[in-house]
Amino acid sequence: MTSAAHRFRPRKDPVQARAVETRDRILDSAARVFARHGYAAGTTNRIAEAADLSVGSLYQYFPNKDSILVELVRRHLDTGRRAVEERLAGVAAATTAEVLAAVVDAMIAVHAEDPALHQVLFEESPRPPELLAELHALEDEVVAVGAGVLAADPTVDVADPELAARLVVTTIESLVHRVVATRDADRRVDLAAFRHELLTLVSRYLGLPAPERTDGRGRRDTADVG
Amino acid sequence: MTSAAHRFRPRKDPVQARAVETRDRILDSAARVFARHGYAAGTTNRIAEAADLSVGSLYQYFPNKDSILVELVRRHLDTGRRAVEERLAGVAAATTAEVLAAVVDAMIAVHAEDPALHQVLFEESPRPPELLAELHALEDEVVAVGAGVLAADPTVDVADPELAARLVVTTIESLVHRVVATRDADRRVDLAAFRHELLTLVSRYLGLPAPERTDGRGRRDTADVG
Amino acid sequence: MTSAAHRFRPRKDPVQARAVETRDRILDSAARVFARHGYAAGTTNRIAEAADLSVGSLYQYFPNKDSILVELVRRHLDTGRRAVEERLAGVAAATTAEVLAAVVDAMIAVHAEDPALHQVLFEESPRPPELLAELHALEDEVVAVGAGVLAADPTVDVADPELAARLVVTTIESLVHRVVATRDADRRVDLAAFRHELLTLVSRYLGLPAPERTDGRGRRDTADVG
Amino acid sequence: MTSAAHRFRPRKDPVQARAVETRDRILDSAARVFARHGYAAGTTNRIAEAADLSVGSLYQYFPNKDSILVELVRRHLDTGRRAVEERLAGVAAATTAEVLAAVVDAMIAVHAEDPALHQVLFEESPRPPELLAELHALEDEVVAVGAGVLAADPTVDVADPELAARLVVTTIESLVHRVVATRDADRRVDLAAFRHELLTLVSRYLGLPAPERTDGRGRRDTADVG
DNA sequence: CATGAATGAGGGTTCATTCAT
DNA sequence: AATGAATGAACCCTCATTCAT
Repeated sequence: MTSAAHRFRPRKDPVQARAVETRDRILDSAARVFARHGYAAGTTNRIAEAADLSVGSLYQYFPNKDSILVELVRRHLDTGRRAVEERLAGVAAATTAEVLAAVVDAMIAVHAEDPALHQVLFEESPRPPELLAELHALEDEVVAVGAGVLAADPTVDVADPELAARLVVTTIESLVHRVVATRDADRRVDLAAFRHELLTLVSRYLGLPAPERTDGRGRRDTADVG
Repeated sequence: MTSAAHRFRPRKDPVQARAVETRDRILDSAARVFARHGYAAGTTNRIAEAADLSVGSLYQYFPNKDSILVELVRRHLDTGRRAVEERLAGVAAATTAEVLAAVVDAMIAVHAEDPALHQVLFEESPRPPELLAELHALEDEVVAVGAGVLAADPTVDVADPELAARLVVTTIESLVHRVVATRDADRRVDLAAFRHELLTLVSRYLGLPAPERTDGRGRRDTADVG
Repeated sequence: MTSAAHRFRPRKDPVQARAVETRDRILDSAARVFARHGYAAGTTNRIAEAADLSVGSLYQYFPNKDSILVELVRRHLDTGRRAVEERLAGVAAATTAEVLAAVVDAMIAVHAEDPALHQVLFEESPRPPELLAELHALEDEVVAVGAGVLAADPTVDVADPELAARLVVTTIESLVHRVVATRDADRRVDLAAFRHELLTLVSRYLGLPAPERTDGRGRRDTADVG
Repeated sequence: MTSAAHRFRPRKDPVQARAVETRDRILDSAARVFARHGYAAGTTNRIAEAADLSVGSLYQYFPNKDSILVELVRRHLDTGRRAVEERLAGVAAATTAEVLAAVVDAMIAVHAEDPALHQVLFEESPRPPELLAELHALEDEVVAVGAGVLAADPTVDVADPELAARLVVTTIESLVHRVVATRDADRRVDLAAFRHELLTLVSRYLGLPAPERTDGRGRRDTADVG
């Protein structure tokens, strides 16, 4: 794999609606194929077939197999970003707890939709340097925002807001990937319970009160005493 | 890939010291090659070459490429288990905090040694069903032990010890993999700081006091007030 | 070798003339390569090269090496069947002698064309169960027809028409293979003489008069007396 | 495969009894292995293992795999020759019928013992030129003897004793191979019946009376009328 | 632009044969 | 002599990518 910078730019600027639609169809098919077969066994021919297209045409929209993967990841990232923004859109000045809940909910929602695909995307695919750079940039961006939130919140109890933010972000991402975005059905857990525990985990880490359960179940002491 | 049970058993029971040494050399080389090239590009010829051996010889010790991976994972698991046991060996009746510290330290130590390899092992390799079963069995075992520890400790504040144990185990494993066992050097962080934050994370989740820092740096409030 | 039923089916149904032509070219090349090198040494790369094609293309038409062999045998069988039918087509009610002559002539004609190939096909190739079943079915079919002919002919002198038919069929097939379909040029004999002797052999076995020679040479007694 | 004449001569002249015994053990094992696995899959390692020997030792007795096959064929030929001689030993002046019976019985006996092996030996193995030459020489020798027998017998009715002898020899050999020396159990027939029909076939071909059945079953007309 | 047949480097694996011990 | 680990050429087959139509 060469790392020439242009390698992952789509081959054409699809101004025409038809071309856009075809690109999308290819990406959707690739998502299905990767989810079912994994990256290595998700051949370009299979993807083209799933998109009801010839391989030749596929290569008119994407210069190589990797570029399809990259585009899929970008979409995933965009979707995640939008999911968070949507959840925070209504709130004027979000509290730390609200931000946490929004992020966790968004992450779970985004990954619950196609767990197998996200496992392929983030665990078993070769990630070209360009993509990694994008990934890191996004993470840094999120961490920076998060650090700001933490620093501005006096009820948060952390020594180093930047480090804490990074750990919170990483924790959420890792656990969601690990628990939600997995191919093995028997490792998935009840999402409501997982959401609650994950929020509890990061809240308590930050010195914030744990979220209340919506289903009436609680902790030993809080349930009994509080 | 067939799932015949014998598919991953080493081809010969190496009783002679020379054979044992060769097997180890192959595994070490495979570790290096996989770490550098990933699983798919880590060809058996490359592995053999790295082991200063012919492919033919390699296949006298392992029936196929997968079996090398499986053996590598088994070794990793054993190493991890031993690492935990060692750290707990001296302590008569370990507290929850001591157990957590032992597990976290062991996990970090084990993964810090060859981060790239562990990423390959756990993120980008095809895991045959047999191996997954082993992995899950080990995790369940650890979770069961952990749940016992939590249930026996009255200072621990959790609603469901089993669920909490599972989340703690998963958190430690995920974050260590994510932060320590990664190919990208620039995503690795200061291990001492990471250790402290990870312990803080799980301790606070369980309602336990956060561990003290050994380097004099502390949290805002504890440093100032406590 | 698995015995999955689809293993030997050609990969695509070649409707387009070009594809049909390519398939045929592959089969012809395979025939040549097998005939020259034998089955084991007749590699797919060699076949592809002989067909002026890449291996990859070859594998677009046949799923594996065995399937090429199987198809070659099927063609041979079809050719043989047609060769017999052609020779019997003109005759309204064929006598036993006419049937025998038709079968012998057809068999000799079919095998004389590419003796080396037929030796490979029937003597030194691994024959998958599916193929054997086809072979036996065809033989049984032929034997059944033959038994009918024998039973209906009062001049035929056999105790068990079925057994006799089977022996006649086997004899013709074996001797033709042995004498005609052989790689060793120096073991081949004059075909006209062979034809005459083979017909004499089976005719006399059935209690029928031996065929007359067309070249004036005859047996001791018939030449002198008859 | 080179065709240097010495390629198939055993590597040592085994004057010592131990060495002779080892050679025999190797050949016996090779026979078993070839019979079970075929020639291609009958690896030298498997043969050595079956002989309870190391590969290295095997190669002290045979210069290569082919030479094992060749020796196996030679033994088979010797066995066949001896089998015929034994059956003719008691008879002072054998009639043609007696010779035929002796040959047929010997051939059937020799091949009935290990059908699968003989199929491998004569149908699916690469036969080096040297071996073919030996085979042909033996056949010629047998044909010559047979032609002498036929020529000397006034009751035999053939135009060309040499040609007739060759066809008789070939017929017996082919049919015995085809019917007796085959791996497919379901193609084997009742040997007594086969013997009778084969003798009938060649006897009638030669103008001799068919042999009498020992089991009381006979032909339609001869049984009823004659 | 679309098609899909064609390409061919490269992968995992086998096995006849050698050679250090 | 015997051993069996080691060798490596060669096999079958896959799949990302190209290009003639």
